[in-house]
Amino acid sequence: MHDFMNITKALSDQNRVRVLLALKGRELCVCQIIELLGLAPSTVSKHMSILKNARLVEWRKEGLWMHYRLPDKPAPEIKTAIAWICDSLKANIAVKRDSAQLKKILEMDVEDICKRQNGRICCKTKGRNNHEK
Amino acid sequence: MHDFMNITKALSDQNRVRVLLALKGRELCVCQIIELLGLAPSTVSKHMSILKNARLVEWRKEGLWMHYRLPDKPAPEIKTAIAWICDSLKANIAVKRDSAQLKKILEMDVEDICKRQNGRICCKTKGRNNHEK
DNA sequence: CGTATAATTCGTTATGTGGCGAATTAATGG
DNA sequence: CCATTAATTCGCCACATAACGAATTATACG
Repeated sequence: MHDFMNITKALSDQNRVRVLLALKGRELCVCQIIELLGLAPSTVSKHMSILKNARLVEWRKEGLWMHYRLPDKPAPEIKTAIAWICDSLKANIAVKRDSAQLKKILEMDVEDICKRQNGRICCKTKGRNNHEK
Repeated sequence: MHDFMNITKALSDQNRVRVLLALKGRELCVCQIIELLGLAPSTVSKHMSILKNARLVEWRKEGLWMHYRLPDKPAPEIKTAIAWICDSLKANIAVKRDSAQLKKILEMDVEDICKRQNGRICCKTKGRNNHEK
């Protein structure tokens, strides 16, 4: 029961569901997920660890980059869960917006995304300049 | 997206999942659910309202009793969700314990259950002892 | 080595959620 | 009407969770 509740709790957050949908059919680097969600890197990292813990995603480290993907050989309850999400939300307008944005993100150079995020452009911290020394 | 998240949030609590499993194939009165979960009536009522809100259960009022059941004609995402839960947890030991307890509850007279609960036997409140006799 | 950088972990804060008992509502039966 | 009773709503508390920035870790490269 505990393992199953780990899955349902992981699915109870909208941003985590968005991540799973974005991972459908492709692998994504953390910085791409950050870009898509518009959240702080630390927040996204936490979300990914919850998805990992529920075994809803697998991961692969390549140099400095961490890539996440849907499980290659998911357990039945995982497979069903992912199919359920995709099917239930395939017509959703917000999900379509994410798809469109993801398309743009995939066209960008990953290094550029990281650079932009490093310059604090990632989140909604619009005008703020940086730390005075 | 909001409607779907209502479903996933409803499923993210273990007690609500237990209720859905208990409702498989039968209708239950609130007092029977209270008896099964061993929670305060107000808590169970809140859980049921969350399940109602997510359209994971339907209800029927009969006199003083409120009966809950799984939807007769569930929307696809509801149907899939319920099937997913049942399938994923059918072998679970805690779920089997619930099944066994539910069998006993169904053999009892509903009025007796209410009477017992009225006498504060249901939860772990101050006076008398609870169902774990 | 040290620096740069992608990601994670840590510490904090605000909000959400599950739990209870008390009060209230709704229905039945004097 | 009033009393009884099943269920819900309300008010409150404890704890979980999502968010952030700062600090840390891990890896690549001078």
